[in-house]
Amino acid sequence: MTSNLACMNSRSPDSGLIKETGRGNETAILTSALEAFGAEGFNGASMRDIARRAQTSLSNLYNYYPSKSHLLAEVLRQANAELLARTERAVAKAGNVPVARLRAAVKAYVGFVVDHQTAALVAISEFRYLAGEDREQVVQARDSTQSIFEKIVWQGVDSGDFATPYPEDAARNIVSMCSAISTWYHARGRLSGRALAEQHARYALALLEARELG
Amino acid sequence: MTSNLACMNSRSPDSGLIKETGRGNETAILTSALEAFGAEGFNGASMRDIARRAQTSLSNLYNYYPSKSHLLAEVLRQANAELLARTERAVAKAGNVPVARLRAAVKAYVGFVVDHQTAALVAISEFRYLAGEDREQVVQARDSTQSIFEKIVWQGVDSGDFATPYPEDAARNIVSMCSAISTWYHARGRLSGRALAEQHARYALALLEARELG
Amino acid sequence: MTSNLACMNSRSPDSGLIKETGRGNETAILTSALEAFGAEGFNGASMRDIARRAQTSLSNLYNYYPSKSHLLAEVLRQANAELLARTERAVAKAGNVPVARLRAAVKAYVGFVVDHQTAALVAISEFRYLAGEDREQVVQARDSTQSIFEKIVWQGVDSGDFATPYPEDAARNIVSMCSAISTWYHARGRLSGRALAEQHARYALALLEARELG
Amino acid sequence: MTSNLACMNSRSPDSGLIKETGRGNETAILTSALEAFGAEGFNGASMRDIARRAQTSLSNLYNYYPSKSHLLAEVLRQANAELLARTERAVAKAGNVPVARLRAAVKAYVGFVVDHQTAALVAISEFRYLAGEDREQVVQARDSTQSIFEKIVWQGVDSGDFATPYPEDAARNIVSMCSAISTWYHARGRLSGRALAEQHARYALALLEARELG
DNA sequence: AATGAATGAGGATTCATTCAT
DNA sequence: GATGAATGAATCCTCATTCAT
Repeated sequence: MTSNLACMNSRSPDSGLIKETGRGNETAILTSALEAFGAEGFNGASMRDIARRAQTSLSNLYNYYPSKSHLLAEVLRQANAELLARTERAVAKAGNVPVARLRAAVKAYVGFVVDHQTAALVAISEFRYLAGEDREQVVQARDSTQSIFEKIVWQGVDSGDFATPYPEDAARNIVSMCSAISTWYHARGRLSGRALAEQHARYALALLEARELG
Repeated sequence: MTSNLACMNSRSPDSGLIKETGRGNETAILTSALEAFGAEGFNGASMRDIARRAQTSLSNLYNYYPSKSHLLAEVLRQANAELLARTERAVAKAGNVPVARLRAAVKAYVGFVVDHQTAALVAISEFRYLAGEDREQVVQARDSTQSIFEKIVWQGVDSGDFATPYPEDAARNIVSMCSAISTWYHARGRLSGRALAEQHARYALALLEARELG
Repeated sequence: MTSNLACMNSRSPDSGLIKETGRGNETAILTSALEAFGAEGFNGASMRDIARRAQTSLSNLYNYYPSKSHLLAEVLRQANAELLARTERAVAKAGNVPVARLRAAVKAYVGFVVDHQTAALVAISEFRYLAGEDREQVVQARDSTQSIFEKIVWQGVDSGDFATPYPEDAARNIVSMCSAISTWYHARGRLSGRALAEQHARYALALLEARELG
Repeated sequence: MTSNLACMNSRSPDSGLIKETGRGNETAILTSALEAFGAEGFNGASMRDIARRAQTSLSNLYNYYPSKSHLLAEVLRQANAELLARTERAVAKAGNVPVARLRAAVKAYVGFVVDHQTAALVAISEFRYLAGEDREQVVQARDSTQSIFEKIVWQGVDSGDFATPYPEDAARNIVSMCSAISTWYHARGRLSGRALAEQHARYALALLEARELG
C-alpha cells in the first residue's frame, strides 16, 4: 500500500506517498505537484512547472484537478492521512504503557518525516495557502494526529509517568520538534532516520520529565 | 530602543522591529513589506500590496529598495539582528551558571517571538526565498543565535548540569520549539508572553535533562 | 514560393517575406512584428503593438515566440535568408562573366530591398539589438551575402574586368549603397524598382572601374 | 574650436563634437546623451542612463533639456552642423575644379565620420525618432550637406568631368557610402582615417565615371 | 484523456517626467 | 543648479484557467 509508480522516474527523494488510483497520470501529477510545492512553495510553483514535472500538458492537469488549490489540498490530505495512519498504527501496536506509547508515536512521526520529507515540509509550510473546507479537513487530520500525542501525555501524567508541570502544551512542542526535522534533514547526514527517531523519542520523554527515559 | 514611528499608524500588531532611518517612508515600507510577507507569503505578496500598505505608489518603492527580494532580505536581516541582539544581551546578563543562562536565552527568544510574531514567522517561513549573499548573511545571523544555545548546552554538559545523551542536536530542537510559537501564538490566548517564556524555559531544561529545572 | 496569407489582410506594403508555417497565427505574428519594428524600432515597438497588429492577445504571442528578442531574431533570420537566396539564385543564373554576375547580384539585392522594404530596413537598423547566438547566425547570413559580391569583385579584378585600386572594400560599399535604398525608397517615386536596380548596377560597375559598364 | 571638457574623462572615443557652452554640466550631459544613444539607441537609452554617464542626478537633466527628445534633437543638430561646416569649409578651400571639389567633400565627410563615429552613427540610426520642428531642422541640415555633393555632381556633369548617366541619385549614394562607414569602422583597423578618406574619394569619382580619377 | 491555442488579469520592474526643497 | 522623493503609465512577461478539437 501507498506504493506508486511515480517514483519510477525517481525524481523524488521521498518515495511513494501519493496513492495510485488507477487513473493513468494522476499519481504522476500529484507527485509533481508535491515536488513543485516543495521546491518553490505554493505561490512560487506554477501549473506549468507541475505539468512539466509530470511530463504532461498544462491543460491536461485540469482533467484531473480543477485548480491549483485542489492540487495542494489533495497533496496535504494524503500527507496528513498517511502521517495519522502511521502514528495510529504505531501507537496501537505499542501496548498500554505511556512511555512506550510516546516512544512509538514519536518514532512513527519522525519516520514519516524522514520517508516523506518533502511532503512533511509542504505540510507545515504551505498549509497556510489552503482555504475553506479543504483547510478544515486538513486541520482536522492534523489535530487528530496531535491529539494522539496529547492523550498519551495526559495518560502519562495521570499515571505519574510524566512529571511535567505543563502538560497542556507539551504535545504541541513535541510535534513541532518532529516536524521541524523536515526543514533541515538530509539523508546521508550524521544520523540515520532510525537514530533520529530514537533521539527524538528521548528528547520527547525528557521534555515530559518522564520518570523512565526508556 | 528599536522603537520606531511606523507603529504610530498602528497597523502592525508586532510593534517596532523595523528601525527608523531618517528617510521618510523607509520604515513604513519595510514594515509594510513585513506585514505583507506575513499575511500572504513572499510570493503571494505583491509589490502593489506593499505599496498600498505603505500608502505610497508602487514605483516609489523602488526609490528605497531595488527589488522585492531586497525587501525580504532587509526584513529578515533586521529581524535576525534583533533576535540575536536580544539573546546575546539576555545571556550576558545571566551570569555564568548554565541553567540560568539557558533560561535567559529561551526567555529572550520567546520574548522576541511574542513581541514580533510576524517577523518571527516570516523569518522561518520565507527565509527560503532568499538567495545569494543575502541568504548567507541571514544564515550567519541565525547560526550565531543558535550557537549561543549550543555553547550553553555544551557548557552545561561539561559541568554536569545537563545529562542529555544527545547534546549535538538539543540546541536546534530548543530553537525549533521556540520559533514554532510564532505559528500559533495569539496575544490574549491562555498564556501571557511571560508565562510562555517561563514554560518554554522549563521544557528546554527538561529536554536537556537538567539536574536542576530551576 | 515565399508566398503567405498574412498579406491577405494587406496591411503590409512589402508582401510575402514571412513564410507560412501551418501554425495558424504564426505568419501574422511575424509579419506584425516586422511591421512594428519597422515603424517604431525594436525598442519602440511594444509587444502590445505587435499583438494588436496581429489581431491576437498579448499573451498569445508567447505561445509562438518566447520573447520579443526571439521575434526580432526570426524576422531577421527570414529576411537575410531570403536576401541570400535571391542573390545566390540570380548570380547562378548569370553565367560566368564578372560584369554580368555583378549586375545580377546588384539587381537581385535591389529587388529584395524594393520588394521587402520594411524587412530590408529592419535588417540594417535593428540588427544591433540582436544578441548571442541569434546575432551570430544573422551575421553569418549577412556575411554570406556580402561574400558573394566580394568573390565577384576579385574575379573581375583577376580577369582585368575591374580596375579599381581598392578591391578589398568595394563589395562592402556596393552593398551599403543597395541597403541604403530601404531608407528612402517610395514605390510610386520617380524610379521603378526595375529602373532602380539598373541604375545601381551601373553605379556598382562604375565604382569598380569596370572596363565595360554593360 | 569644438573642443570640450567632456572628453577629459575620456569615455568617448569621438572627442569634442559637443560644443562648450559655459553652463557647467551642459557639455557633459550632451556628450553622455550621445554616448547613450549610440550604445543603446534612442528608445533603449533611458534618462537614468544618461544621468549616470554624466555623473549627475536624473532630475538635474531637466534643468538643461526639457525632454529626452530635446536631447536627441540637440545632439543631432550639433552633429549635422559640424558635418555641414566641415564639408562647406573643405569645398570652399578646394578651388573650382569639380574633381578636386568632390574629393574635398568626400574627405571632409569621411573625416567627420572617423572623428565622430558615434555621432555619425546616431545621426543616421536615431534620426527617425525626431519629430516636428526638430526633425525638419535636422532634415534641412542634412539636405544642405547632401546638396553640396549634388551641386558638385551637376557642375562636373556640365563640365564634362563626370560621365555618369544617372547624376540625379549619385550624390545620395556617395553620401550613403560615406555614412555607412560609421557602422563598421574601427580605429586601429586596416585603414587609417586618412587612407579611408582617400579610398572613398576614389570610389566616389569612379561612381561618377570621372574622366580623371585624381 | 489529451492537446495547443487562447485570454484577461496581474506579476515585478522601469519609464519619462514633476515637484518640493 | 541641483537633489531625492514621488508618480502614473507603460514595459516585458507569466499567471491560472478555459476552450475547441
